[in-house]
Amino acid sequence: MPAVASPASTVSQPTITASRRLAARQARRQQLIDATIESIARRGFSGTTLATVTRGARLSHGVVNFHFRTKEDLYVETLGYLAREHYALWRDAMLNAGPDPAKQLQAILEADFDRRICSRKKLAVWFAFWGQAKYRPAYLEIHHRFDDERYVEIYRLCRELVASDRYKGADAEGIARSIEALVDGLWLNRLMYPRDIRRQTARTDCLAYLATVFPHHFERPETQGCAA
Amino acid sequence: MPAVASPASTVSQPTITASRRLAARQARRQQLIDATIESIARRGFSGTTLATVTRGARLSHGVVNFHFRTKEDLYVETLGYLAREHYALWRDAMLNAGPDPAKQLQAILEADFDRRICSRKKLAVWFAFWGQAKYRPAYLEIHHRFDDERYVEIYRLCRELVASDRYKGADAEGIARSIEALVDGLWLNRLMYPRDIRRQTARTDCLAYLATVFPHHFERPETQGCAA
Amino acid sequence: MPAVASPASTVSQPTITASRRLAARQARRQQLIDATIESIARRGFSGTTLATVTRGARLSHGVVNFHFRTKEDLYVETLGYLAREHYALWRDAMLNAGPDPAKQLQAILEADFDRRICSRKKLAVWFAFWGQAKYRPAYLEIHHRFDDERYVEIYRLCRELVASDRYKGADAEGIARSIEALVDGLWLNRLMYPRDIRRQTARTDCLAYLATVFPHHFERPETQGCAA
Amino acid sequence: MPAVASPASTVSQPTITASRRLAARQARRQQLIDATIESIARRGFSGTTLATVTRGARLSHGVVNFHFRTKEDLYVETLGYLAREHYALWRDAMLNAGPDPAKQLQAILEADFDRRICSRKKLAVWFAFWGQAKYRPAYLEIHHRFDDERYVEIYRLCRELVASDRYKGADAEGIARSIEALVDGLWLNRLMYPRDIRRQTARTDCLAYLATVFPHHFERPETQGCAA
DNA sequence: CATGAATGAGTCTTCATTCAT
DNA sequence: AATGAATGAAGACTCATTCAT
Repeated sequence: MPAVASPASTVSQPTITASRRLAARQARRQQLIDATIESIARRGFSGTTLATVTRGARLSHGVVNFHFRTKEDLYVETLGYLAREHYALWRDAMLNAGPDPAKQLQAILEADFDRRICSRKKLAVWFAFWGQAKYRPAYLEIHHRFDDERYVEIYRLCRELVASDRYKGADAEGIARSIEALVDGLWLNRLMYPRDIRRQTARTDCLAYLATVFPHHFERPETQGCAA
Repeated sequence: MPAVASPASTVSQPTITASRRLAARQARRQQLIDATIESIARRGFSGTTLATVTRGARLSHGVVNFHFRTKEDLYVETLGYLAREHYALWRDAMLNAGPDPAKQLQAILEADFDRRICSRKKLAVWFAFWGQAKYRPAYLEIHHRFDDERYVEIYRLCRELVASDRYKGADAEGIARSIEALVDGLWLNRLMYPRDIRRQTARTDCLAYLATVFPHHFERPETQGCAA
Repeated sequence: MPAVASPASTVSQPTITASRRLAARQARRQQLIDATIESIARRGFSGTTLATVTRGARLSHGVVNFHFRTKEDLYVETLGYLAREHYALWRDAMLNAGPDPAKQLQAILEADFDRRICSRKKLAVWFAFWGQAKYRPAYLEIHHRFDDERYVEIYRLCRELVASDRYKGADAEGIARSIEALVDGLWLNRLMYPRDIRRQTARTDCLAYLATVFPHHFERPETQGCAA
Repeated sequence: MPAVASPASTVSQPTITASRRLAARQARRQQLIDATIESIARRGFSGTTLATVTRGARLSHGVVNFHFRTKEDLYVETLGYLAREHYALWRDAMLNAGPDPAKQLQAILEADFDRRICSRKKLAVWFAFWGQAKYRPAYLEIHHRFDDERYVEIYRLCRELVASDRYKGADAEGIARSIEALVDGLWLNRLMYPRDIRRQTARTDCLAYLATVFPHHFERPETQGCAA
């Protein structure tokens, strides 16, 4: 114990120890969240217990209720982590894409099919939470909060593209909705048929849709077969 | 009924009783399947127990294991029922749509947004099963079997439309995949945001997509706002 | 239904029908008892349910409670049947063995290793009931009743042999007890190690014991190896 | 407490705690095994449930599945405990009996009628397990393993006695088998008729048998009536 | 902070028994 | 007499949560 080893540091020590403690605490929490994702991905929601989580994290049984008041708390934070991770990714991509709305829109969608998001593991967890959302207000709230923000941006970009006056009568709202639905559907199909629908295929299908509705802004991607 | 026709009915009696029994048995099974759907819709997968099912059916808890070997069996048959119901609906619609591939395609998709399929209740159960499919081979098998058949038809129709030679370079396969993804995604969004996305809105979005990729065959539907 | 077919027999019919009914009833009961023995032999006491019994008897679920008030009743009657069967066998053998006590004693013991008694099937059921006897007064009572009668005879014969004055100081009571214990023990070992201890081996061991304690009345049997 | 005794105790602390934990764990397991024996003795196999066991141990019902994976596991370990207990007893007795085979043989058999083995309680459990053995390979395996070892020794001793050349034509194998059968049979009768057959009576009967087959090595015991 | 033993509510499943047909 | 559907009590097992160390 350093506290005992160096009596001279009595003043600054506590603060350092405290922050170090906090960091360790955070690490533990993240360790548990990661293990939760892993377990849900491998065993599904109903197959996941605190035991599978702690075993996966190589920690003792009791820690969970130490770091998280309840199992539900752990789940909520896990979902929050996933949501924030996705959010950060598409947000950054969008912000770094420059002023062109088409580029921004594409950046957002590319993020959706990023390796870190569109992996089977993450999708499995993602859908597991969706499947429960209806019965857990806490999950629903998280989904809503992040989805709303995303829809706002996509809708904005669609509107801007439509406003460029080359797409008469186009329904920006409907297109925004469809884009979101398409991404969700592609994710779902990728989860269910990972062999038939590779990540690149899904991405291509999505971009093909953009090229169809906004032909002046998006090029039709190379036809991407199932094996791509 | 021979029992009425001939005085020798003592022979045929057992048959009548047997068939009556069988009918009653079937009715009970369906009653339990309905209660299962109801319970999953209301409480989700993890909130559904045999107790909630039997309570919903106003039966004793022993019946389930009487009519279905196991809880899992009940679930499998419930999923099978849903899948067959959906299948029968779009199949009939397609067959009754005449020879025009566009009409057939539209008929299939209209069925997807039919009241009996696209209700919140059914969707909730549908997604509950999807969420579990990865961990239950039996569910997966059912999903695959019905999805495959549906994809075959949709792909066929897309191919026929593309072959009409007015859509150069169109990727029938990709379009078929996208249609399915779009439907799934619209369903999911309808489940999560039933207030924002009404059944008609989802249907319109879907038809709008068809009008975009096959403009010579489908008319752009009336723009349908969220409140529609 | 014959009762309907011949209206002339209205007088004598009832009696005949009644006795026929009784016979049929008895047959059903025996059918169930046989199935019970079969099931206990194959699955043990705890593996036997009314379902396994009725299935074995190719009868419907409900008959048991029709012919026997309760499951326990069926068991009691099954044990009674076994006990009576054994009793009849050794009793007949003894009575048919003539006046010589040695012959009578041997006859009793030969019956113990008769095919009909000392089969694995019967032994399994026999021990299953013994295992429960302590907790079911009804079983205990049956065991006691038949065992007592048997002990009385064996003890009598031992006494007569000892009284022949060629076995000074022999303890007839102890020998009688030992004979019974030996038979029970051989049965048990035969049940547990049917391959090592064949029926003939057990019989020989038993007779060898008689030849040891009553050498003037019993000849030492041919040494019978395990394979005999 | 070592923590007080030595300043370096911080290192050994975990080990001590661990070993203490292990001891406590073992104690709990034994507590449950004891309660299982108690319950089977009092209520029989079919009357014993995890509830009766835990109630007897004054523990909550969850513990069983905590310390033993399954009820069957608990049973297997209970049987193992009984078998080991018996084994240790006769083995020790034999090893401490000196070089004389007759003394060794007697020692083994005395152990069989020791208070700790031949109590009604233990016998009841013992036979309960025998009654199930045919249907539970795990039980059978334990019985076989320990029985074999015992038979090997008894057979060896019988052979040595026979080889002393004073028992011409004696069948060592048959005698060994009979000894085991006799013990089992005496146990069984003691279980069924505890009032008629006291422990000492059974012991005497057994020794009387030895005196009969090996008169040069064993003295005929005092005649021991039922009331002894 | 961490461990892991312990608790007890909750779930599925089995099965003897009842009962309408 | 017989069938088989239905009941509900009881049992084994799971697992989130608590708590002493």
